[in-house]
This record gives sequence, C-alpha cells and structure tokens, in this order.
Amino acid sequence: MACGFYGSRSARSVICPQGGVKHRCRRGPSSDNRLRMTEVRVRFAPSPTGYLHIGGARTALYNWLWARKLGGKLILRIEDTDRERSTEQSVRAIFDSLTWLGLDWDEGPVESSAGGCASRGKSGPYFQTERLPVYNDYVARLIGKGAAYRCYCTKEDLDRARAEHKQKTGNEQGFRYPGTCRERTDQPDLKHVIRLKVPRSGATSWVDRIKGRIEMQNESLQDAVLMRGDGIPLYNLGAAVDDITMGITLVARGDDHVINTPQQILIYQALGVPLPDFAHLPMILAPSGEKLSKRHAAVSVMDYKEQGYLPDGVLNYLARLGWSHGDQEIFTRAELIEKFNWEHVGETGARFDIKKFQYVQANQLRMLPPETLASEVAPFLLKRGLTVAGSDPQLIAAAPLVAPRATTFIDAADALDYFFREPPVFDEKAKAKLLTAEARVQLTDLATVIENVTPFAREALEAAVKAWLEAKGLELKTVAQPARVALTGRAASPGLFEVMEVLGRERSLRRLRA
RNA sequence: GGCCCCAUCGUCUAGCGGUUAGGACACCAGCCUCUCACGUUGGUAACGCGGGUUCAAUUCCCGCUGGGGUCACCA
Repeated sequence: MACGFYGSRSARSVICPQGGVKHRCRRGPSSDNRLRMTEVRVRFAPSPTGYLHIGGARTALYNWLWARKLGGKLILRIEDTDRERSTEQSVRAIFDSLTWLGLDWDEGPVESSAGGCASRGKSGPYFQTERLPVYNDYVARLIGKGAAYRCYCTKEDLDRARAEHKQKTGNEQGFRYPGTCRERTDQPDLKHVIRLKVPRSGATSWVDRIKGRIEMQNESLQDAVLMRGDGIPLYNLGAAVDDITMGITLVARGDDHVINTPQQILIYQALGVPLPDFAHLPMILAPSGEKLSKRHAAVSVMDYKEQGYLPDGVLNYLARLGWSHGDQEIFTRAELIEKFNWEHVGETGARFDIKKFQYVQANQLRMLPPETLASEVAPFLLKRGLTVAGSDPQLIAAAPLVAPRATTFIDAADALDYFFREPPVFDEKAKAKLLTAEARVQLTDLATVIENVTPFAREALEAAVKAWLEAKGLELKTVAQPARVALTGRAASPGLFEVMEVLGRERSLRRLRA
C-alpha cells in the first residue's frame, strides 16, 4: 500500500477513544420509514493511530449490519488529521482487521492489486488529509453565515488564561475559551484558528437512536476550534463536513462522541442542511469496570486472529455485547444482519468477558463444516511444524473429532497434533503411569485383535474389541487408557475407536506395538 | 468541579404497570461415559436507596447514592 503520506514512523499503541455517556430517555420514534425512502448511508471513521481494537470493531460491525440489513452503503473514511499520530501502518491495520472480520465497505480507500492505494466510491477522497479544499470551502461558508470566526489567540494566550482559571478556581478542568476574538471585526492576515460561534442562548438537542432525547444548553458549549492554524481541520469540522458531503444518513459511533454532537449539529444548522440520525454506542469496559485497555485483555482485532479465533466468533460476541435478540446467544452472520436493530442496543457500558467470548467462539468453531475447519486449522498446524494440506482427507476426518474439544484453532491444532506427528509426543507422566510392562503386553494383544478388522472403522473396531474384552472378562476402561496413551501420547483424546479409524490400520498397529 | 449519560443475578442481558423476575457465561452437584470434552438435569445468585403517581411498581416521575464519559490547535 502506498497511501503513504505519513512517513514511516511506526504506530504507537494508542487506545482509540470509545468512551461512554449514557442517558435514560425514552427512545424517539423510529425513523425507519424515512430511511426506507432514501438510501441508507452509514460510515465507519477510524483514526489511524494504532491497531483496530475491538471497540472500534464493534462500531464497524453495527454500522455494517445496518447497511447490509437495509441494503444501504457503508463508507470507510480515514480520519487522519492528527498528523503526529497517524501512520500508514495503522491504515493497513484497519484494512487488514476489517477484511479479516469480513466487514466489507462499499465506498472508501482500498488496497489496489498493484499494492498502491485506490479509492472506491464517488464521494471521495476518503482520507481527510486529502480533503483539505473541501474544509476550506465549508469554513468560508460558515464564516459567511456568521457561524464561525477567526481566532487570533495564541497557544500562549490560552495557556495563560488556563493558568488563571486554575488559580482562581483551584480546578484544572472547566476552562472555557473566553470568546476574546468572537466579535473581532478586523481580520489581519496573521496566523489564526477557526472557531465555531456557538449561540449564547438556546439549546441543541437530538433524539439519539440508542439513548433517546439528549439536550444541551448552548451556553454550556465551547467555541470549539474547527481548524488549526495550519489549515488542518479538527475532529468536529472534519466529521460534520464529511458526513454532509458524503451523504451520511445515520452517524453511529462511540458514546464518547455524545459531547461533540451538539457542535456538529450547530454546523449542520448553520449550513442549512438536514441532520442525520445519531446512534451513540456505549463503550466496552474492562472486567473491573474501567475503560478497556490492553492491560486487561487482547484488544487488537488481529490479536484474536493470531490466537485462532474465528471472525464469526469475534463478531458474534461483539454483537451480543451490548445488543440482544431475546434469549438467542449464537448467531450466524446472516441472522445478525436479519435481526440487528438499534432499539435493542443497550444503554449501559458492557464489560468484556473473555469466558463468554470463548463460549461463543467455541460454538462458532463447532458450526464449521469439517472441510472448512480443516483448511482453516492447517496454518496453525504449520506453526507447530506440521505440514498438512487443508484438503488432506485425514485432516478432514479428524477435524470433527476435535471440534467439540476446542475453543480456538490453536486448541484444535494442538488436539490434532498426534494425528500428524510420527511418533506422537508423549506425555511422560501419563506414559510412566499407564504404559507399564503389563499394559504393553495387553496392548500387543489388542493390536492382534484389531489387526484384521474390516472395515477399519469405529463401529467394527468397537464390536471386535468389546467381544475380546468380554471373552477375557475385562472392562474397556482397563485397556482404554493405556491404549489411548500408546495411540495419542496423551491421557485425554477423542474416543479410542474414532482415533483408530482416523489413524488407520497401519499406524494404529504400529503405535500399539511400539 | 461544570456539562452529559447510565443503573435487573459476579458478568452479558430479557422485561416495555399485575411474571414463581426469564435466558446465557461463570460456579456447584448429578447424569452420560474408554479419558477429555460436548451434551443433558438441577442448584446458588439480581430489580442500589428514598420519596411520589397508581388499585398495583423492576417497569412511570423526582431526589439521593453509585458508576461512566467529556471538558485540547486528539479523535
């Protein structure tokens, strides 16, 4: 990818904000009717300042589900206006993560086959730093309407004012721009930022698709900086202008943006353009209740890929974390698309629970057809030094045996190991305990018993072995464990006869006689 | 601290005035069984507090408490 206007500095590990604010108003009337009239256009607008974390992935998922459910469009927009922190590597991480999850976008930047960066869709470009003329245009309009103004205050001026505020109130927080340049009439050609001219009275409100009606008094709002001194837009300007020019009909984003929404609405209103719907998703919390960070769990989407999770497992868990559909816990992708709605998105921050995640993931793993499980687990086998083709019939035969015993592909690969390693790795403890001289004699007999069983399949094997045991007055459990260790090297495995069947006659005999 | 948001088992949640407050994860016990899982049966476990409104509040309103978010020329 050569979307490279970031230089090659490496990504810092920055946690994308996905904070939370909640409310308890009744939901507004659904605007499904209106949405049905016009094309639904939603967007996922990450900033490329680190890996894509699961909170961001959940936001992307909900947007994607909504677009797919209603036949709308999902736009991917890269909010790279923080030049300090944005990296090309992070852009790639966003692409890779979304692609792995299978969350495809209809418009936005795409990696071209040549390895460069192309653009798909007609409302691009989709990198904010490539849209500077658009922001200049809108700033001029806002100033023309009296909704924004040039502010010549320097950083030092503001720092001084902040210090005074702190001295006076004893509080570092709560400083607000005093409005020094608000009514300034001379417009010298000096370095300046652009600020939003927030009305001094009145209130700004909207009916959030998740949180219901939210209202804020304008006097509690700041004259936020819209554009830096260097002409690069800040979040509120970039988001509002892009959502307008890209025709976004529903803005669904993290709950930490509730506070920015009034300012953005003010921009829409000043411009006289229709408002989109807003949906603010509660944040994902750590088990302790604080903001989830990498101290608590793997938070990068790609970490889960490496740990052998399934995209559908991740998506299923993320969907259920904060959204529900009655008592259903396990969903296919198609069901998610069919059943998702904003009405059943919860208003409370949800704690990340790895156990529940694993449960959901394990269920998704078990739903895979043997062929798919085989081809997906093959790379994880390779990581253990076992070169097995994903299409290997023996692998496909073994896959269903380990599926109910595994949560991730890593578990599955581990459980598959002895089918493909010759000789198997022995659990020394189990070997010492169970493969006694006495047991070995018995295993030799067992080998003889199964030697000519035809077909060499589980039912026939079980019948033959049981008949032999009965004749000798023995119970299966007396030979099962030694046999298991001889065949698999372990004290725990799938059923003995299934294992023998997959191993085949030759190898089963060899291992029993070893 | 200001502003904003939230509040049902430990966790994720169902509930949208009258329910034995349901499900799932986790946990405990039993069953199944060649081991380990899967599966299955049962169990422990919740409406934060105080006022209203109402014949009736988990549910509606207010306050309190608690938790969270946000107060940048970050997003």
